[in-house]
Amino acid sequence: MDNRISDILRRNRLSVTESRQKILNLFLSNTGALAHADIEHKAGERFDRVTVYRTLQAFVEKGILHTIPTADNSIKYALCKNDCFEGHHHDNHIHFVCSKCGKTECLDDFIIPAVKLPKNYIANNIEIVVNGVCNNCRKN
Amino acid sequence: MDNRISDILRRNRLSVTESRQKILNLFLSNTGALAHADIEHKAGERFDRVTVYRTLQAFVEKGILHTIPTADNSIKYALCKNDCFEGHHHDNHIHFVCSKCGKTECLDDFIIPAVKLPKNYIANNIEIVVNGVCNNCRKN
DNA sequence: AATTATCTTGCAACATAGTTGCAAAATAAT
DNA sequence: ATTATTTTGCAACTATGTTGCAAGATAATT
Repeated sequence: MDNRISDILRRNRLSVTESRQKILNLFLSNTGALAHADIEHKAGERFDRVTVYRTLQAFVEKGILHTIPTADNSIKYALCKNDCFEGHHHDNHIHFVCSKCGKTECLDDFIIPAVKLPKNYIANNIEIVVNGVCNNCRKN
Repeated sequence: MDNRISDILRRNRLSVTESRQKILNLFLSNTGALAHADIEHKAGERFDRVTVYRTLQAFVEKGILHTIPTADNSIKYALCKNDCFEGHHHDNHIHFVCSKCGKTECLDDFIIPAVKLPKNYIANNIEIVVNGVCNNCRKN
């Protein structure tokens, strides 16, 4: 398996195991976010449910993945870019869900706009999920 | 029970039943959003789980309530203002979750800002959930 | 107001999602 | 190579959500 993958695991002080390598690989070789179920029944693979839960949890804690809330109440996971360490996430980007192909992607270069709040309200974190049609599906 | 409540139900072509009246009353006499669990184990009441699910579903379909996605993967429900009919929702407002008191509220007068998207992407719906501290908790 | 038709409730049974404890296996440290 | 630590996978469990159906409640009809 790819060297880059074990490097990421080691850098985050996680033992390099087969499941972790395979699951991390799914994210690296995939655009878009994945849900727990996507991973559990991935073509050609069969991961134990519990292992998937624990692996995703560990990856989120370490800042390798971040979660994306969706309207239909299913959590999706996506790779964090560079600077999330030890659970201090800085994923201030917009998430886009295409209603045609169903893919969820991180729009990393599209910054969260300023949001007006009532007096004395303090914002710590702003989640934006845009639902629509992506470039690819628009053309077809 | 309040006349206003049976009026709302009748206006939406729903039979006026005890559970529906009581559950709708919870929303009318409560600021903030409620989750399924909040309703099921409401002080002094015990609603059947299935009834709560079906009631919430019916209310959302009719446009009496709308759902709010949350980061922790639990759906919350809140009253729609006036103009949602027959499932055509127009709740283009920001949702605010206070990390101190845990309350979720609809900021009805705070409009969703324009969001920049990549070329050829089309936005149909934009969900914004702001996490922070509300006015009330800030003062205490 | 009584009867009939329609809708809603609540139970049972089931399906899916997520968690915990623990012994065996794998990885890391010595 | 041996020991210590971590991770895995199974079983058992809790929580969450769904469906079918008979009994009960509400609405419509006469």
